[in-house]
Amino acid sequence: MSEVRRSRAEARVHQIETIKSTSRRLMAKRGAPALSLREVAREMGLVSSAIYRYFPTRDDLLTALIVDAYNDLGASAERAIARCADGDARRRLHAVAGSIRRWAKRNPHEYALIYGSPIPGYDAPELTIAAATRVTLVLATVVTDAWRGSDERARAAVDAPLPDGMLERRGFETVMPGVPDVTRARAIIVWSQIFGFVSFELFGHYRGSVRNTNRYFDFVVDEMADLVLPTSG
Amino acid sequence: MSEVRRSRAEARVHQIETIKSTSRRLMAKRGAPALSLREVAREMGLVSSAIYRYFPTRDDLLTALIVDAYNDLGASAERAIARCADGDARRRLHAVAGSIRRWAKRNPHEYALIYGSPIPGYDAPELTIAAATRVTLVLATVVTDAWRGSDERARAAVDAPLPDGMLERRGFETVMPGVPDVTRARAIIVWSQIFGFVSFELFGHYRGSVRNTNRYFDFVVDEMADLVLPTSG
DNA sequence: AGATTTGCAAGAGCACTGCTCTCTATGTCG
DNA sequence: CGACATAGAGAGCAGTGCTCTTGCAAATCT
Repeated sequence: MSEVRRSRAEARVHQIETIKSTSRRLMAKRGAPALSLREVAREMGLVSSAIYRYFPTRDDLLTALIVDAYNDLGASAERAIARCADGDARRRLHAVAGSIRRWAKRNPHEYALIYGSPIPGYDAPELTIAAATRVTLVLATVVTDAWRGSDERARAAVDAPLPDGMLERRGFETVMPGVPDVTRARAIIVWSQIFGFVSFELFGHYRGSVRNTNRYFDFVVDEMADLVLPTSG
Repeated sequence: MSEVRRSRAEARVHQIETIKSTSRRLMAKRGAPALSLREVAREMGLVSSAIYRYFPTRDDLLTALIVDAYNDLGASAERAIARCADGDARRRLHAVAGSIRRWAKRNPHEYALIYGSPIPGYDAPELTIAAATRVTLVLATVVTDAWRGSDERARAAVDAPLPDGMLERRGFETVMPGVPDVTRARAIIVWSQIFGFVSFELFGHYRGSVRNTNRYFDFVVDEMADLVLPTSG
């Protein structure tokens, strides 16, 4: 408890940070729905109304936590891919997928906050969307890198016309340049599959069918690799 | 408001049904987290404490709604598969997957209740698990039927050893008899993929990447069919 | 048929929630 | 220094889940 002398602006960002970290700590115990502004205030030795100086509404606090969670997950995935920059594509996919899963198991309530049911009547502001993109960009990068410099035969093997207007064109070519259209569409399958898996595992839907989730996850990621990586790559 | 003369037992089941349907109506407006026992009571012209005669706790009411939702979804899938009993496997998979997706879009809050973030600290009782199994059984049936009487070549094409103890053995052979091990494992992928898709669509994660979700869903289900149906079946 | 047990609803009340308002002490800046 | 802006305190409002007591009516038993 070092009572550091601080300017008003510094003190403000410090309080905001304290509120968020306290919230995270409480959320880790009983989840986001049970997060209470009054309890956060109490924990900080503050009166409840003081919190409203920093977050005008409970939803605003949750939004801040959501953005942080997305960024934390994104950063974690970025670190994972950076760690095996020169590995082969399959290994890189395993690394990224594994890092997502591990982050989720380490922060189950934060995962539920961003990939579980959204708060009804709550529309994610642009800020959160940008943060949410980070982790998907990492996945896209793995696929794109795998196809860079692949031979024509591999490309022709998956080349097929896609239903018109199925995917968003804008920005897709810049995100995954040189990747066949079908593979782009399949990359979205991989993306949903990873998060579908993690959600099912975390939310208990695999009980009764999957016994060793670690092994099954490896199996799934391998299947996904077969789906989006160039053959004999 | 027909004031029907009823025995005590009849009146009880009637009240329980009224509470549940009122809850569903309110839940459809603002979602499960906003569901309030007092509001349900008010809506029924009851005093709040009266509800506790029927549901000792808010969680018990939610549990009942969860079970009903699972059963409703399961019944909907069962009807879909019954409607195309003699169709080919791919069409049947599309029918079942489509019925799941349509149910979810028709009952988004109920979907969120059962496939979104679970209520923290809430352990699904056995009752819910049994109800949850119904829809997955329908999916398993589609795959099993497709492999019934398939030729040896198709079977050999996917036959490969599975990591030891990956899947739950108990009951798996009885649920999907005659289906190759790898295909069984892949069937779980299909299952998670369908629900991963629906969750992503409903919870807004496809915004920015998928434009026409109808077409993309068809594409995804086709890919899933390729994964678990015997070739040239 | 009469006495007794059981079930249901009402109402008051407790501890909690998000949020608003007013008031005061204290930094910040012209 | 003086004017202003800001952080926190404290009271208060309407809402929540849940408990407890009380009165009444229906079902059950003798």
